Amino acid sequence: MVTLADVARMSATSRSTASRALKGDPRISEETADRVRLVAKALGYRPNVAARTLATGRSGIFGLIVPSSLMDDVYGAQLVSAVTTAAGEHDGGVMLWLSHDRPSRAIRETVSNGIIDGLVVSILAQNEPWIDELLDSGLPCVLIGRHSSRTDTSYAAIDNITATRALMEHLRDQGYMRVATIRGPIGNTDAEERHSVFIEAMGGADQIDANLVAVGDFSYESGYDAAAALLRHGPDCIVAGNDPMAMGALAALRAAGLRIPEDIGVSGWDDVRDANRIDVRLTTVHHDMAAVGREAVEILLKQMGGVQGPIRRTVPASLVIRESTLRTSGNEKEAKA
Amino acid sequence: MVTLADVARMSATSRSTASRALKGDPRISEETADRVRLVAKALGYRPNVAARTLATGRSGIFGLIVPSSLMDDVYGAQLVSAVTTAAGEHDGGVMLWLSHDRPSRAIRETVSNGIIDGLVVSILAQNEPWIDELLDSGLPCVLIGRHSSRTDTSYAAIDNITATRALMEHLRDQGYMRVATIRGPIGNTDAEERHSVFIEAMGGADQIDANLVAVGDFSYESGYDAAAALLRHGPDCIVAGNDPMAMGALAALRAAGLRIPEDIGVSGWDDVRDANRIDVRLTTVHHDMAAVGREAVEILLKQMGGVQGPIRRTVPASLVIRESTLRTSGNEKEAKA
DNA sequence: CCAGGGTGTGCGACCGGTTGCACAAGCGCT
DNA sequence: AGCGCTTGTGCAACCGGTCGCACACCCTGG
Repeated sequence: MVTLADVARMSATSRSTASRALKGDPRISEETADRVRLVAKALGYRPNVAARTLATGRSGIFGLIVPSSLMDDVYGAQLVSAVTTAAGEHDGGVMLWLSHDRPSRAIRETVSNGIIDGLVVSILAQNEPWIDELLDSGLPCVLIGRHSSRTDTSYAAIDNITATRALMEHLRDQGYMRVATIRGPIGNTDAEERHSVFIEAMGGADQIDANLVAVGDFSYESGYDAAAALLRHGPDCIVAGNDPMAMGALAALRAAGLRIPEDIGVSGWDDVRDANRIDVRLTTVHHDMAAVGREAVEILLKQMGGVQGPIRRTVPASLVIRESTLRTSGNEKEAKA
Repeated sequence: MVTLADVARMSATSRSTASRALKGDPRISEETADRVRLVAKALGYRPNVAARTLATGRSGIFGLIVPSSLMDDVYGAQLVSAVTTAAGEHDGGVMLWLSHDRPSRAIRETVSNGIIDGLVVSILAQNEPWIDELLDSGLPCVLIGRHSSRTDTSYAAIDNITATRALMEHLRDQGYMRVATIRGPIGNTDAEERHSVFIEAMGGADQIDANLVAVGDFSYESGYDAAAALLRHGPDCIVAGNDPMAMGALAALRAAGLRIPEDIGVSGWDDVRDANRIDVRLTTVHHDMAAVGREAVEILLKQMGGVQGPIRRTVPASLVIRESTLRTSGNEKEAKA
């Protein structure tokens, strides 16, 4: 391995001068700097990250914790991809951990081992106890989504409210009268926020037929089961908390012999790629995962730069109207939320 | 941050003794070791990875390079998940890079920066030029799949041959006579291997109607387009090189008003979750991605342990027969390849 | 001719671990 | 008492960078 000492020797300077020359310290003369850079390139010098990290306390590596269950779906891949890409744009690397039901020992140990500059955390339900440990560790942390009941947490989240309002409005326009919902899991902020808009649009909690509210766990299967159960109460539309549940619901409705959207409408959330690939294309809400990743990384960089207090960013989402709720007209149209 | 020096001071020993005590060096007396461990735990001591890496040359971190296009599908998520989990089982962390069309500068630099103990590389086509640079870097490397024309590379691959033979046999049993294929991209080893079995099963290259062979790029869209084109030549079955292409083909066939599997059969490869979720459940080949990840990590560990020469592992895959090719009987059955 | 200031470079400590080697203490033996 | 061996511990160097500070040199002005 070529070290800084090698570069210094070959360019007849000291390690300190070589170091400064390579990072563009203005105190080094043009002539010397050029010489050092030339030698470094010729030798194929690559700074050793471990050594630099030890010396500066900065590694340029971010941690990313993702619930392992998310990795069973495209959503997880998109999230990982978004954060990795965003980090790369700032010359940062990403270390990945999957969180199973409980925080593995590995997460705790490695997270607080000094190699990580900051941490992006995605969690399914708020207030998972191990989160507090991370947030209190002093390491810059940013959550994906508005999770956590704590007021001192930073997050990069999707705006669930605005687009869901647009969605409910669209359903009303389509003349759906008995709208049911398969909401996401209790405690998950995205699920709660989307559901709160559902309640609001239905005229308040006391106006809602409890039989038209089912709780799923964001999985296809839970959507299927919930839809099958909801059918007994005769809804003419089902608002699902995400796309996989909507697709599960579609399958259940088809199995029951219902036509979509004539007999019953269905909507999803997230606009995963498959939502546009099934036989009845799904009305859903699109959001820009890459933007969320970028915001998360930027928040971390700000925090590392010394910004105090929580930093919070919300990225917009937009309603995408497709066949599955369009009974008045066959044309697809898209509306921005 | 609690350092080893703190632990040593509090337990009235030296840094060296504390270090040895914590890693179970037998030369340290039971009494001292216990005392050090107690203090370390009380103080919440966590060894600094950067410092240890610098001293030992081992970081316990593996690199994982995945084509960014894979991250658009579940396949990428599963791969990342498999490798990360496998690494975690050996107390290793994983750093992730996405490779776009060409190797980003970041990959090259960070890969050879000394923080990575070894590298798992997934590539779409063999002989991408930047691969050689990695393979020759001296860093332990393992490829996912039998890619690369070089004979000195290690890999963890799926056995494409055996299961594809079983698939072709099954199709013959079902009485399909004009079997077409949508193969994966030229140069991709999985695609080539699966296609070679197709050719073999059809009785050799000279027996094949060139009109019944289409080339896709593993994407849903390419499957749709290819199937639409193939239809003009009247196939009664389409063998797709992976599941997304099979699902795209299904969509095209439905759009053409064909019944599946009565009018035309369709098979996929990979058994992604969605293959079992569409209205016509897909005959496909299942393989254990987690096993591939485990093999890859074990190969790296062996190489790090000093084993010379390429290490190669192949994990089995099994045929899963579902509705999309079952025209003789409505029952699903599964056959091991 | 010398004080004062600016410019460019290098010494050496430091980050937090690991490890070769020297050494001290305790023991049994002759 | 003296020798050699075992056992346990600590000094100090080292990994490869970064950076505070001292210093050498040159130029300028009084």
